[in-house]
Amino acid sequence: MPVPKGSTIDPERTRAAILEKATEVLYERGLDGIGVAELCARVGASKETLYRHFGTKDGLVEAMLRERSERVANRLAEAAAAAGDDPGDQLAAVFDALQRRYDEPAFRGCPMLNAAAQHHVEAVRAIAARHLDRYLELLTGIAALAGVADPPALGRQLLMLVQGATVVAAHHDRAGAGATAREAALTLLSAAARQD
Amino acid sequence: MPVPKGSTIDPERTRAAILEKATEVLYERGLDGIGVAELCARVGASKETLYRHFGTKDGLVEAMLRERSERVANRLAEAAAAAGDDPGDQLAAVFDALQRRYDEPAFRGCPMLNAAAQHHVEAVRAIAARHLDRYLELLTGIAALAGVADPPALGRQLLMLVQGATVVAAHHDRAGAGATAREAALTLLSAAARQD
DNA sequence: CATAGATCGAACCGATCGGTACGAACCTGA
DNA sequence: TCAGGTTCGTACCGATCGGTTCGATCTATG
Repeated sequence: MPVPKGSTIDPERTRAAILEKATEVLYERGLDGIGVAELCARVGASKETLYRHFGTKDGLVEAMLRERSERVANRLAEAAAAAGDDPGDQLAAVFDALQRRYDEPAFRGCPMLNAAAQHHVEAVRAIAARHLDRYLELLTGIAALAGVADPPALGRQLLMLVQGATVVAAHHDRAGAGATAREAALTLLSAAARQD
Repeated sequence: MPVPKGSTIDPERTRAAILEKATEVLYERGLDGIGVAELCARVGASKETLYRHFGTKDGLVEAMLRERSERVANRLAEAAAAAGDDPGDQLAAVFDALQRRYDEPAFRGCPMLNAAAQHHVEAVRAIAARHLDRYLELLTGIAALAGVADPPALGRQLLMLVQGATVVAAHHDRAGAGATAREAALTLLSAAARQD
């Protein structure tokens, strides 16, 4: 067995641990707000270890954004699925799940979009675009489930509500942002359903 | 006359010129994406001049964000006012004005929110919050003009659509983002008006 | 023409940046 | 016990960072 699983020295485990801790720290401080030296100290790894696993600081950033995008999108999709078959209930569940994220004290907006807003590296911007794709797919699916005339159009409107709620929660007032967006989303859903 | 107006050497004019050029460059490259030395070269001013007018790089950043927030918000308010007395027309004009911004090749999202997303300085975050306040005030005013039951509630929903449209235009697909958001906004407006 | 202020260009500062190198300590599988 | 890989801690590298200083140059005013 080339890779000792569960042992003290396990590259995969080390990599995952770095990724997890770096996710917190980079989100809290901003991608350019902390240097590699301090980052290593906070993560509990040496520079050599970090650079062997991720190559460059950008490599670490991209790896953590990819993993985070997947986790966040999956959590949202699961919340929708757990709400049952009614599209209105699914939509409400999505915005309630979002509000739970807004309520976390460390919430500072979407990590992927924050990164794309500052980091002009193409790979980072692609991760953010892909992240919005995942959201759009989920919301368009709910629109289709509701049987509206133009599911992609409603999905895109709902995507804007999701992103707008996140922006407002991050930079203006987080209290009730999810509820406000949820009401708007349900209004758009019933208006689209009424036109069939 | 202590200040030579219109002359070659005019501190106020120098300051304004630095601010205008720095606005472009900092938006294009990102606040941390360019150093003061290169920034001065692009701006066409010496370091000493820049530091005398703005004290620090952060000082320059804050000054240009304040000025830009005011200009953008005023442009939007003027677009709404020029659309006449009908709240629906005003709302449509707002989103059409937004789409015009999205169509600019250099468009990269809201400068104030981008700055707040990366720069953890409290002053920058305050400028972004104030910027959202201006938007909210405009949109709540339109909602009140429409005579809906709860103008602040509708205003907040519309604010989310504005911000969501900007995010989607910047990071996903700018074509038609304004139109999509405009349709959603008009739907929310008529739904709120119908409940009176 | 002389003075005062504005600007320039370049040198310079200490600090920090991302990234590399290396010896020592440490597992783990053979 | 030995060999190979992983990790650590630290020293180190050149480059760049934000910011300061200073002499030279220019302009407007008196």
